[in-house]
Amino acid sequence: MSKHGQRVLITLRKMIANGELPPGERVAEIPISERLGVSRTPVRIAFRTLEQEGLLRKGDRRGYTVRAITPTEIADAIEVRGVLEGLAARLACERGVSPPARNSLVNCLSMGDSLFSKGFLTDEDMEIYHDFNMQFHNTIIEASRNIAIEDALSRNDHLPFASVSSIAFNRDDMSGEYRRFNFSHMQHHIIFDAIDNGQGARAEALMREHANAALRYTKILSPSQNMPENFTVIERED
Amino acid sequence: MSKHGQRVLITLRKMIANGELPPGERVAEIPISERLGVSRTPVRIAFRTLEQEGLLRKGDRRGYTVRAITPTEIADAIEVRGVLEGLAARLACERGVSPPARNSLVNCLSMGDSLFSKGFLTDEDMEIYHDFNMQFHNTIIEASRNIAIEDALSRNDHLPFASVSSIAFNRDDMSGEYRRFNFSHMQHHIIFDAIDNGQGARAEALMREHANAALRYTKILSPSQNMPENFTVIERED
DNA sequence: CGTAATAAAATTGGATCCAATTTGGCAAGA
DNA sequence: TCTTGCCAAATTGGATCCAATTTTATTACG
Repeated sequence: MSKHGQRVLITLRKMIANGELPPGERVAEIPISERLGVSRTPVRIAFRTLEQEGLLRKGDRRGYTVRAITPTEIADAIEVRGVLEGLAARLACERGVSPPARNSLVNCLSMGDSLFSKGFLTDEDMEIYHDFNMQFHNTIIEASRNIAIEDALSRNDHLPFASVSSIAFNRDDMSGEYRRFNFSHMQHHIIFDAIDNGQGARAEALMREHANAALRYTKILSPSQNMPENFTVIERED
Repeated sequence: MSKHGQRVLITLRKMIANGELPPGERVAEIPISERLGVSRTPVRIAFRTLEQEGLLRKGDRRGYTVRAITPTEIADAIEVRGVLEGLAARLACERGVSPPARNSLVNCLSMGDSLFSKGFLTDEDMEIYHDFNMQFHNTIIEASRNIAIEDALSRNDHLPFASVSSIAFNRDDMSGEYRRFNFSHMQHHIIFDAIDNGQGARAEALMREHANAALRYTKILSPSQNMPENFTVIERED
């Protein structure tokens, strides 16, 4: 896709995610195209893509509406992510992890270890942790050598807070967040341990449980809006 | 989407599925639009959708190529379907199946019973079985009340032979096919039994195993081409 | 005063036009 | 003969135009 059309798509994703286009809102091609300063064509393309991604829903007769993303839906998507990544972990284990992939995982773990050894986390630490968290998960998904898992996940990942590419944390409770992310990191350790010791079923179960780490936040974060002031969100784009 | 554009999309899906557009083939907008007798616009839209569905792959610089769908990829997709439907079965069990949904499942089972009680299967029986098979699976997916499962599956379902909406059988070995589908039907029975008795983990494991019933055919059926003459394929469109 | 019908405005999908980028071929020089 | 550079053709994305369909508003009649 061209740089132009890509920008429209990303902009619309963000406008939906941050509530600028409220859930249930009818979106028409002409107002959006004027608002973004482009013609209707790239907007039309983007609407189809966003429909495929589940962020827009097309009406019975005409027009699209912004899909209302409830905490329940995010929880659903996280549950799906759990079983998919669980499958990835088991397959990676059963099929064997290549040395480079194993190195990548070990690197993620040791980087995390040094991060948490300080006993506290700064904002920059959160960014670093987030990057290694993504790398850990993506490495396992690639190591599964099952492209369908990646495909299925890429769909889910467009729902805000449902993917590993976005995390949120509470600035006002950094010691609590330290414990939360440290726990998550320890889960990475035992998942790796299971994979590295050929315990596929254990790896699968642990990875499923690990997905629930994100679940707690669906209760706190009303989706797409009302983000509490003291929360910080880190996002990465593909 | 309009009736016109929908037709282009379905036509292209079929052309890919039956090998009319061979794997690896570069597809350009102009030749396709001329071939289908439409302008480039609906073709462009369809290309994006097909890319989302994983049937086309866009080149580095320009153009799309037909994605080579190997037996491995189909097997991968079936494995993903297994865990997703397994999750659906467990959730349906844990959250409880509504009386209408339960009736639908019971109906599928009894219709299958009467079908197999004859001791053999005709071609028309296959069609009937196929419809009730789809109904059984879809009912469980709906009963899970997890929309993300449906979303993730709808993605997979576009790969030929990866979804429950397409089955293939060998006309030259109808007694063997009778046993195969009867076994599949018996699996439905025990999956229902597990769900109906609150055995979520059992239901999940059984549903996963059940997905493998389709797996055998990925070894026989070279994808998208070389369909043996004695095989019949039944497809249903959404 | 309410309802129905008709007309007008809006919205969407398809076709065509235009610009930008890439690819491929041909020629010229080393 | 091989390589390099330039020009032409092809392809794609965006913009605009047109037709079809739907929604809405206004008017007329019961």
